Amino acid sequence: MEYTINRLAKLAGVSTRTLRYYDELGLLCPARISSNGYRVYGQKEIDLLKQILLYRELGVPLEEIKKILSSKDFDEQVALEKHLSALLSKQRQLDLLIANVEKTIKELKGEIIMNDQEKFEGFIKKQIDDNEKKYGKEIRTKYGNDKVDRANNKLMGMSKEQHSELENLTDELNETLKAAFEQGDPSSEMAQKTYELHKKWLCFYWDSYSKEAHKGVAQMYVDDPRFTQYYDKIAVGCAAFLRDVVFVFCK
Amino acid sequence: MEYTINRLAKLAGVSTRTLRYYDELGLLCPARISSNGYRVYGQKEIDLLKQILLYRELGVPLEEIKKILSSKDFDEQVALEKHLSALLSKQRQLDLLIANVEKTIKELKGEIIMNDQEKFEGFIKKQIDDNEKKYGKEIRTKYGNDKVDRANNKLMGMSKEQHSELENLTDELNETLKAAFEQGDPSSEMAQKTYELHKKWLCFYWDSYSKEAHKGVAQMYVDDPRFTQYYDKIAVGCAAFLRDVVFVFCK
DNA sequence: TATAAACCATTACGCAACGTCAATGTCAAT
DNA sequence: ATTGACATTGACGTTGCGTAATGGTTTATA
Repeated sequence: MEYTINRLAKLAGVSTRTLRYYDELGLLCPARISSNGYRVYGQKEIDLLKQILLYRELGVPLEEIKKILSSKDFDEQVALEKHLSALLSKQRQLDLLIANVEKTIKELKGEIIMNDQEKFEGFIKKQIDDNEKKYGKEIRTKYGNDKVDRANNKLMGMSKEQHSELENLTDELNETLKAAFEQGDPSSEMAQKTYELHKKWLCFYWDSYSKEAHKGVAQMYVDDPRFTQYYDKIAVGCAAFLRDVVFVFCK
Repeated sequence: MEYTINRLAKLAGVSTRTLRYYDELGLLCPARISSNGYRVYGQKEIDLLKQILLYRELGVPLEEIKKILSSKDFDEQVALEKHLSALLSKQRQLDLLIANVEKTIKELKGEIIMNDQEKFEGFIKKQIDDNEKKYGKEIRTKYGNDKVDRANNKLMGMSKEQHSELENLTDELNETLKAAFEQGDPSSEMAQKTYELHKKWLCFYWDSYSKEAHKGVAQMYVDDPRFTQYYDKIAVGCAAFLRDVVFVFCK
């Protein structure tokens, strides 16, 4: 089957300008030029266009698509499987965004409150993708799957009052931690208060508390750069200090 | 909580350039400018940015986002529900694309064969993108620009009750149309009821009604495959029947 | 206290991927 | 023979930023 530029455009759902542009780039040239100067596309071009559009959909620049497709060691099947996983990832991302919008509607109705970070969950592609791929797995395997899930659920269904209480608690914890850290002794009174606040804070997220899990989390603060960064914002070394505190009182 | 430009950027997963650009456009201006000339963003700006990013995600141009958000009769909840349905539609689209890739892999393995049309299923964003971009424009030129704009605004700013009223009306219209169509006579009593419901329905979208415009729209149902498809879902030939009905009673 | 590192500002040029004329040629059908 | 749909090639315009370049401010460290 041969196609004129318009027919191909309609078939593929792109504009004729796009096809001419792709021709200009050398990305998708017609099979032949008819005697009247018209572009004529054949079967091969259809398949090629399809591949191009797939890459385009995934945000790959046209120049790069050109390189990829003209590369000698291009394996279509491998590429397709990559596409598939990329699309699945996109799907998860979209799920997050949808969840976000649903949450936002709830917030508008006054049923819940979202914190600033939550508000942008689902928008940030890289971070979440990375988070899930890089850290998500680690956390889930290392610290137990259901705990993380339940934490999420608990946050989801939190009431306004609970939410502001949590915020206050967070502030108090951070202040106390800072003060204790400045004193420098992980077994001081201030450190004990920090420990208790941290425990209380954790129980906001957890359904069941255990000292073992508490220690695990504290260790995580040091092991996982994401958490280290968070606590070290208060003061450098704070993450390690908090772990020490927890290990002192968790026995 | 106040944010500097960098912090907000990190929170939202955008670049500082983007935030400055949005400021320049007047789309998202900082809450205040600090004495040293730095931009300072507050809570309100965070929520606004979120809304902006949602619209952006759905492919709405920034200028239009600005108009929408600054519009007086902007109803956030209605907008969010629209977003939700748009995202769900996007999700379905993505499902199609994924199915396409899976099929393509099978084709490569020689398990099946795809025809040319199938090859592009899932690429063509008939539902959202085309709606807004391709036909949106056509409608604008063909049936008057401001009418469509006002229709959008009207939909945007519709209250809950109005919205559900519209839904009920839509259902009633479809049912009546179906019944009239089954009788087969475009000048029957049932047809007249259909006509009146359709007029009422149109007036939900229009500020001013004219028989000419009504006829134009009815003709469009036949001319424009998108609408034809919609009405022919009720029963094949329904679009043409509705046009006939309108032409009978619009005189 | 000096100095580097980090963060802020504005201005301005650049670019990808087309959209959109404009001017013109070709084909199919009335 | 003309009309209308469809084709061609320029060439300029647009959106949404990226990316310097240049210079002031704040914070951390030596």
